[in-house]
Formats: sequence, structure tokens, C-alpha cells
Amino acid sequence: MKRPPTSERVEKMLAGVRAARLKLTPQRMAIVKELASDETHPTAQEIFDRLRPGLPTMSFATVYNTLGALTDARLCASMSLSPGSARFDPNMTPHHHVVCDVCGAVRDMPSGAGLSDPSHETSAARAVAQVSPGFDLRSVERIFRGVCAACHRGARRARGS
Amino acid sequence: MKRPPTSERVEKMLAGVRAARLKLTPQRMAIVKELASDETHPTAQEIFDRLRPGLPTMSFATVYNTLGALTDARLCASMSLSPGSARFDPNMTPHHHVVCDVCGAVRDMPSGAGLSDPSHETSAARAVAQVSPGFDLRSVERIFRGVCAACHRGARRARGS
DNA sequence: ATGAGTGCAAATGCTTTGCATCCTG
DNA sequence: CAGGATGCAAAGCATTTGCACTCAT
Repeated sequence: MKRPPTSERVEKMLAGVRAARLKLTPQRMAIVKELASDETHPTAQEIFDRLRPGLPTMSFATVYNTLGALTDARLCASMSLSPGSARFDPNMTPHHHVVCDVCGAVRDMPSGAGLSDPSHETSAARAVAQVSPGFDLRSVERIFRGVCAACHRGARRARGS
Repeated sequence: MKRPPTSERVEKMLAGVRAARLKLTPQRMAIVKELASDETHPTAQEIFDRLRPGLPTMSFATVYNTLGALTDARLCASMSLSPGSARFDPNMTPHHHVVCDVCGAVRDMPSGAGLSDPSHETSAARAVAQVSPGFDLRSVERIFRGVCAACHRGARRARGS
């Protein structure tokens, strides 16, 4: 359950960038640092907004292109779990997600924590084969949907109660 | 595991429309019929394309508005499990999804089939409370990601093997 | 020095909205 | 006959692309 320190995660992703023969530009350096040390699954826009002050010439397209390149190199994952912008996840180890249906925020939930059960996954694979013959199953993920604490408070406030 | 016949599903959704005090226009009638009898989780565009021949004056916005109204009334669900268009699901009973990462196609997978385990869900709720205090958990869903048979064949063909 | 990467702007795709008109309840 | 629903077009976001230029390798 222990999480590697931020600096280690950044280093790992930078190593992956080199391994993938991607050029290490200042923009990419900044994007990798930002993404690898962020557990909130930022959108491209959020990353852009945070880095803009320090890199005033960087364009939005560069953020998109870089995040796309990182995703293709399997150094991060692009998630579309709710409407609106894609969110990016630097955590490449199997895990689940808690998603707020109101604001779209995503939190990681480690695999384990009484959740894993190999026999389960085996029967799952069988069940998939039944409904979708020939399907090449790559990953199984659980999504816990609901309303986060912040949105819950907001809704109450908006209703005036 | 048995699925109610199409006509029954259509009737049920129409009843829901009335119960929700939504007006039953010819366009809505057509959209409900189409959606309730479709298990492929169509996009708004797909529904529009199918109905257009029979309702040449119907606009795209009407399809969007109607699907939005049905979703608000909890008669169907709007899903965003992959980038691109939202898909609509007429099946309101708890179930899981098999998603193709290439084409975005979605298939239902019934809860059960060796997949349910109440004690699991209980510990899941505890785990959610840990990573996201105050989160109001509404549903848990599994997503089985991979590549569907059709895209698998297509990829092979594209590579020329 | 070579080509991947950048910045900019324009294009594309999905979804929402404003408003006049229509028609269901 | 009142208010919700429709149709049309335009606006609003998210994302992608074309192209000339720059710079990491």
C-alpha cells in the first residue's frame, strides 16, 4: 500500500521517456514532473494552466501531444470515465477508481484492500468469453461511482438546507 | 439471466416517460422504441441516423434533448467509458460492461455469473471511505477492457498478417 | 544535420443553447 | 391554451491537424 515518493515516480517516468526514444524537451520535462507527482488525475487543461506561468510560450497542443505520446509509450494512461475532458493517470500498476458523478474527480483505489480475488477474475474471464466471443481481455477495473464530499456539501448549500 | 422481450422493455420505458410527466411526442416515441430494443449501447448519432429515414424533419438536438431527459428521469443511463460520443444504456439493472479499447463498443455483462460477492462489496465500501472520506457511494461497476473480435481481425488485416 | 517536437491557428467532432414555432396534456 | 418539446442554426468545449520553425540527439 506504500506509495513511492514523488521524486522516484518522476525519475521512473523520465527513464521511460528516454527508453521510448522520445526527445526530452523542457516542455516534456515539465509535463512529466507535473503529471508524475500528481495523484488527482489532471486534465490536459489543468496541466497546461499550472505550467503556463513557468513556460509562457508553451502551447496547448504541446500538452496534448506530449500526453498522447506518454500514453502511447504506456508511461501513463488516458481515462474517459465521465463526460468532458480526458484525465491522465501516472499510476501504471493495476488499481481501481472512485469517480464523482458530479464533478468528475477521480481518486485511486489500490487493488488489494480486500478487493482482489483471483478465482473471481478467472470466472470473470469465462463470463466475458460468453457475452463477447473472441474478445481479447486486457484489464479489469472497478469503478466506484457516487458523489464526493465536496460536491455533496455544494449540493446541500445550493438547495439551501 | 433471462432478458425480458423487446416489446416489454419498450412498454416499460414508455410507462416511465408517462410517470415522469414527459410529453409523449412522435419523436420521443421513436427514440424510446429504438433505444429500449437495442443492446448495443448506441450513440446519439447512431439513433439519429437510424430514425432519420422515418422522421425526416427530426433534428439532432431533439435526439440529444430526449436522451438527456430520459437520463434525468433515470429511464436510461448515459455512459462515457471511452473517448468520443456518449453511449446510452437502456438496462437499468446493475450490470458490468465489456469495452473495446479500439472501437469503443460496449457489451453488457450481467451481474452474477460468478461475479457477485456481497462480502466483497462491503469491504469495498470500507476501502472507498478510506481513500475518499465522505464519499457517497452509489454504485460499483466492473469494466472489462480489451479488444473485441472484430477489431482484432481488423488489426491483423491492417498489418497484413 | 536530421527529424522529432513546438507553437500557432484553423479544422473537426461532440454537445449544448437561444429562440421562434408547434403541439401534447 | 399553457408550457413543454421541436427544429434550426449558432455557440461552446475538447481534441486534432497542417505547417513553418526550432532544437535535442
